[in-house]
Amino acid sequence: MAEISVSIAGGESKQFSEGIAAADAIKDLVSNKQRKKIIAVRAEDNIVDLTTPLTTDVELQPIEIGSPESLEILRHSAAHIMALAVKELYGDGVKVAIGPAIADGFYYDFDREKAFTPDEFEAIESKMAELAEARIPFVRKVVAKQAAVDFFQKAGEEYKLELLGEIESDTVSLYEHSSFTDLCRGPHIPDSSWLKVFKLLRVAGSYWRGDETRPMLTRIYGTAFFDQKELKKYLTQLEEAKKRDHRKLGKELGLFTIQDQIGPGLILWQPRGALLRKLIEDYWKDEHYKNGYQLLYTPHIARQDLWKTSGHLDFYGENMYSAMEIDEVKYQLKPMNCPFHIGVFNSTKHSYREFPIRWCELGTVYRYERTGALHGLMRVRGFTQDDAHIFCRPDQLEEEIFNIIDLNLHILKTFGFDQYDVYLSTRPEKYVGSDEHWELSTSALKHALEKKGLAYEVDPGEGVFYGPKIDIKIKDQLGRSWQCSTIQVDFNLPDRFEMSYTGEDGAEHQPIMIHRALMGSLERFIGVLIEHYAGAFPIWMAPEQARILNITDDQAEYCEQLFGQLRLAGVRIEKDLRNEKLNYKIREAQLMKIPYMLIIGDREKEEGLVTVRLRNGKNLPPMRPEEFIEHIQKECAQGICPE
RNA sequence: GCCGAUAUAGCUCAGUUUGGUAGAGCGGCUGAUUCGUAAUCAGUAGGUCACCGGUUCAAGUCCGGUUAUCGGCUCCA
Repeated sequence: MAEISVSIAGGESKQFSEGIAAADAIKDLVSNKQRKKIIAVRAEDNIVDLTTPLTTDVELQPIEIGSPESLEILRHSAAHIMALAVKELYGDGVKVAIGPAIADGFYYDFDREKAFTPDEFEAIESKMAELAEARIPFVRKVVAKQAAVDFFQKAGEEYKLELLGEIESDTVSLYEHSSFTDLCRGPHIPDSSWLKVFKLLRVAGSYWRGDETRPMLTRIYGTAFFDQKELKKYLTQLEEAKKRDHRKLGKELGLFTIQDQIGPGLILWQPRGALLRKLIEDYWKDEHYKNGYQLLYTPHIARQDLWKTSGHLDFYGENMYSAMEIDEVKYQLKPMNCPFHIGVFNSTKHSYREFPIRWCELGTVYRYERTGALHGLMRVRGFTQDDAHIFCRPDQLEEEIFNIIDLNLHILKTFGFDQYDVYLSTRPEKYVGSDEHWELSTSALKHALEKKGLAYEVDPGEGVFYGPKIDIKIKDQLGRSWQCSTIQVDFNLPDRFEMSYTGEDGAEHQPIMIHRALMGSLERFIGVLIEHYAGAFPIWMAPEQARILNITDDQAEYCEQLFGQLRLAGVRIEKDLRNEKLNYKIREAQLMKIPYMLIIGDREKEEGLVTVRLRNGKNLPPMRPEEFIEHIQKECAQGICPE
């Protein structure tokens, strides 16, 4: 038999007989200690099983426990073992669909008459543990496609058959574990005993192949790790995310409420939430004024004809609230602000000298969202966009986009977001406008991003029908992504509404329009802020910045005087002068995540001082009220301009 | 919209399996207590058990429907 030469990532190579399993070659190439950590190998850019026979000279890169690849392999294998467990427990009543590894774990989709419930987790988990202990090998078999078709046909696994039908190559790989054989590319763990730490997390419905016209399957989600500690850490993280849930915090901190009586997806802002929102809106308006924007206010409804002209009724009518008839004319709630801004534009004649025109509005829009999509503040039916429309000449486009990006990143940074992913979406298959326009605006977006030095990904064909766009997805404290900012170039609406300006040449020209939203929806953005800060907002945003706590009634008068002084100085201060113990008041203020507690006892009263307790439990040295005002003002200024 | 789960006092939850007219803690109110860095004590009020219908002598509990919420899927101009 021929000899092949095998080496480990840059190390010395050794000779083996052709066809030796990767695992056996590794035995001779690495220490025993290292070998026990190797779960698979990378050979010529492909990760393969340890059982793979080696047939040519090759350099192997071990995939060791702890690497992201190793986790993916483990979880993918866990999905298979779960499917085996389910098959063994419930037999032929269950058909298998797909079971991949995902970011934090794995899932498997099953088709069973009755959906799975979490009550069944325990049985499935213990079956999985039993199978893991049994050291069931993952046996890879490469067979002719037709053989696989025959096999799954016999087994009645219609979903696998459908997948097979789409595979182009003549051969496919199957993995056999005990009584269960799955169509799978692999790679996998060598045997089930590698699966020691796992947990099933939840069940959910899921359409076959994500297509809502296809059957609804039941999906079981789980996760797996190599180390018990890692699982524990992950579960703690889930707990942490639960604690930060904006719906829970929104209730606890008295920010907002959603009530059946009012309607689903409609937000009632409570006083604290309303104040938080006012602070954000004020900041937003100030920042826009500084950047050459003018503020507009527009109505919530308009004649239906407007939405016909704009094209909204044709393209998105299903998501608009239905019409109401007033004096025999149909009106509809606005799903977007743009036609109104165009209305303002068209109310007067324009010259090329006026451009760029930058108009912004915190515009409240209503969109019909399907019931299953609603989610706290994140997905609602009535929300306020931080909208703006910039009208400009072609020669101004690039600079305007650059300015928008600049303002965008500045505002995001002020809110504490400096991690984001940027996407440039280009022309989709169905589009309006000339190639020349698309070329101009796509390159303007691209140049602006490059000039700003931003790394971005191109999403080919993901642009809006009327123009290309830039999307910015911010990352929160827990590393989750949220799509907020969007910048879109539009030639469609200027055309539909026959917008024009008089050029230098005395002729009429059509302006270019840029739509943009930075925070996106105020509701959603505040939802993200709540989770990002876990409700402990920076001083400049905190609805209640400080609370005065007296120790006994003896200091009440001094507290009232302090309260007045701080209010006048612009501090958002409240007072808790109830006849309660100091501990009780501190606890309450702490739970409300109030940045400063001003503790006032006889000592402070005598000397005219305040003792400041921070929400992290530490104290500032006692200071005069004026010093505290200065301190808080300084901190606010720093918070608003982080650079 | 689809699959599954859930809905009891302002909040967090018990009671539902085995039908017999509702319970705790927190919060509210009243009183006592005047206290120095995360819950003082006592008393008291508060519920058409989401809504509509059915079964039953009797329904928070069983059955059907509706609505909303939650976990996902789909969707998000």
